[in-house]
Amino acid sequence: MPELPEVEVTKRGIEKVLLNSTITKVFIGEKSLREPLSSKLKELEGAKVLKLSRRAKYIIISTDKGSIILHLGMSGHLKILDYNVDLILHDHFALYLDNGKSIRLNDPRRFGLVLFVPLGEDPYQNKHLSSLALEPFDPKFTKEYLKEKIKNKKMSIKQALMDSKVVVGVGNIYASEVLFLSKIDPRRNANTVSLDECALLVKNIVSVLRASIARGGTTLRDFSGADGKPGYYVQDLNVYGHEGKPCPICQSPICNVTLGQRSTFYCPKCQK
DNA sequence: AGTGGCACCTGTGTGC
DNA sequence: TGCACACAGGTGCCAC
Repeated sequence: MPELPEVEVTKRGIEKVLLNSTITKVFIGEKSLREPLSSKLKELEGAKVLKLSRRAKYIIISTDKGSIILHLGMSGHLKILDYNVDLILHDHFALYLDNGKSIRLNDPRRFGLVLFVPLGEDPYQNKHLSSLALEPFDPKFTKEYLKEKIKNKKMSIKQALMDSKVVVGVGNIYASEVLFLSKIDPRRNANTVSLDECALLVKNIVSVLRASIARGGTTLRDFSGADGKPGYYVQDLNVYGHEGKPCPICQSPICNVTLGQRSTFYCPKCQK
């Protein structure tokens, strides 16, 4: 479900309710996500939420008793509900707050992640975060940086853009969209992409992700922000999910090819 | 070292 | 209607 824009929209949504609140109760489901949920999360009862941040597709909730690292996987959502609303199927984690609200993590496929980071430990040093590449909105994310990262890569440029050691936050939807806007064939080996093309990619990664955040993300099946509102960027998608439909530029039918076991959409005429 | 393949899960849509 | 199968927004490990 979530790529960077959806995670950012979710983070902004729960931030309004979580910031400066006190956690009165922690619910920990029995089923394991990507990793089992630590019972130490219970230590956060009574903690005051000090800060929310996002790194790649991870949300970090910092409190005065430790931090939580959250990942939504493929099918995870965070929802804000009143304190007394019952848990439902696939709710695996919840924070109940002193302001009468609660945050629920619902994740049918259980590819998500909830980690407890003790006070004094830096969540950014966690193994899931420590080896991540630059954020796309980092000023250091430039054409020269991207070119350097991919110059020896034989994998397709599409897979390279989704590689979290190249740049973070670009998932399967936005990789196709960015390549379309950059007029680059997703099947090309990454090492054939020129510096000028890297400039286009950097520009379009930033603009597509920003635009999607502004639109509340992309709702394909069931994504919604923490407030329940869907994302409207789906209306702006040019190629993703558009197999057989006319290219918005040249009207050629959009193609779908599998790269790295993921569906990839492109215009065979516009993208070289 | 870099890369492709696959595993981790459940839900939904499609075609027979 | 029922069933089998393909596919879904991510990530990390494993064998080459």
